[in-house]
Amino acid sequence: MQDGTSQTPGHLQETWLRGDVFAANCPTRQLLDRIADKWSTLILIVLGQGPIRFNALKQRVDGVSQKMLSQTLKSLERDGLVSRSVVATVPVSVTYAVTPLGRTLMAAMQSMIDWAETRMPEVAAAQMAYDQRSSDAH
Amino acid sequence: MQDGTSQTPGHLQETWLRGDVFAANCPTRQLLDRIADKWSTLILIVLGQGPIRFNALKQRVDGVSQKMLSQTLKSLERDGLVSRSVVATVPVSVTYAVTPLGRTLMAAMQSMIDWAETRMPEVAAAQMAYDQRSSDAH
DNA sequence: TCCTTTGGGTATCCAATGGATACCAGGTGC
DNA sequence: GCACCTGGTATCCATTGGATACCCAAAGGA
Repeated sequence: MQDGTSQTPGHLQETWLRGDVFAANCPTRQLLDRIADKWSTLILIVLGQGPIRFNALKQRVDGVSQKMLSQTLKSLERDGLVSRSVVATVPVSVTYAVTPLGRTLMAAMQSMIDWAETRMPEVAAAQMAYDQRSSDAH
Repeated sequence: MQDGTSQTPGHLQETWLRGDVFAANCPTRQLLDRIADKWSTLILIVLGQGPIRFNALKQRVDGVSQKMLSQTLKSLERDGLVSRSVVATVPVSVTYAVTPLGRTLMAAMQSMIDWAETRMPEVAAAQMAYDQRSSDAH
């Protein structure tokens, strides 16, 4: 049983580099802990269109609250995926942009976006079938 | 009307935004609403290694509670990504497996897993630099 | 006989998270 | 003075997630 709770020698590192996701310290899991939430990915995608200011971003990400937008941007900035620049205009304006590192992540996310665009109808169909079976059983 | 697209290079828009990602009904967003949580992806990756029973799965996904495992599996099954089969053994055993549709999603997720394995050190470094700057500012 | 163990869950309770709303700074125009 | 702009915080409350206890039904042991 591999558990990752013992002191981690080199050979265990190789274990999680091979993609064992059950351990809390594997890289995939660390990534998911940061961006697997409701808003991070959406914000990154919108930012991928080009630099944008706080309130414009808020309008484009439908349904995000100011609190979550602010919080998520701060987290993305801390992770080096997004940059924040304050412009000393009349009312101060703040512009957000994707960093080069953030762009490499977006490239990796692209295949999932493609998947969503081609396969989501199948998911919706599966869901309806499941709900049908449930109501039948009941 | 504020317009972030005025600064947007057109080729980037076509690359990243085929649907309206900011609108609540776009396919990417629907996908994220289903699997962008703490456990779905991890569970899928472990299931990708082969069919597995409930308690074994619980042991492999480090830190998941029985409640969330049960709930997340139910959701993945409803979405047609995971199948559940009950075997009438002495204490009933239940086996979970990835469906063909689920496998196509996992293929699309692979590039993000690869990204995590190569780039997470840069994220960790960015984080330390950010925290350093914060404590300096303070 | 009663007690415990097993797998695969629910039921319940409480802490943490997220969303809605109000408020703030501080400079501008009316 | 008063309202309004941007880019946020502060506060409050509903929903979510985690820990724990419990459930069922059959087997095995004392």
